[in-house]
Amino acid sequence: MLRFFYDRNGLNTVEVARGLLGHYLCHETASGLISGIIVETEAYLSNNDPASHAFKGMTGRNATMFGPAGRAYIYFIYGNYYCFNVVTGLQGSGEAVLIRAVEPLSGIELMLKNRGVKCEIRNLTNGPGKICIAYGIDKRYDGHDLRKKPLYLAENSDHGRLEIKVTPRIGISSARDKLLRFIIKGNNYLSRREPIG
DNA sequence: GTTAAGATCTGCT
DNA sequence: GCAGATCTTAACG
Repeated sequence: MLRFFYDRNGLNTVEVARGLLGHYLCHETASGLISGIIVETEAYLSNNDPASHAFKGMTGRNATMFGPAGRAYIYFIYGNYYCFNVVTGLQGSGEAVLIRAVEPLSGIELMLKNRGVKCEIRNLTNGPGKICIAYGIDKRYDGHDLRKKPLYLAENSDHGRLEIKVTPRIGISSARDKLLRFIIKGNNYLSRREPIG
């Protein structure tokens, strides 16, 4: 249970995007526990953010974004991949945080099996589509309450003081100037290498 | 009914 | 570094 999140109802999306770093994403599957540390996130806002799915208002696809904070918003993209978000903000506002990369902890054998491609462990969950494949997350969990098993967020009480870096978001064609991507500086499991300097 | 675009990944050069 | 795969969604006629 993420106290910083639920004590405040996950109100401020940017705060949640920063705050999720260092905590756990867990999935209890029939074959065992899959877990990892969240190391990269992006915020998608409701106001003046053309890159957000919620920018043009509620549609069938993005309805979950407008629901209560703390639920999963999962969408299908590029004909192949799911992406996993945490809904934030006041109900009806339409904001969310995209989880872009995770550092694998337990269930690594299971993740390798789910991915089905030969790759280094550092490439197992370093991208939003990869996370969903490795974790076995799909549309079933759209709208799922992330305080509840089998898919949930968990507090890392001693992750220490993190060095957080802010950058532009990845893979979008509008609002590229906004600094709404948050990463754990120097982490080896990010979706992109950090620029030198 | 048709079309264009998309919060991506993999494999090859 | 770049192209190709792949198909759902939403907007428009």
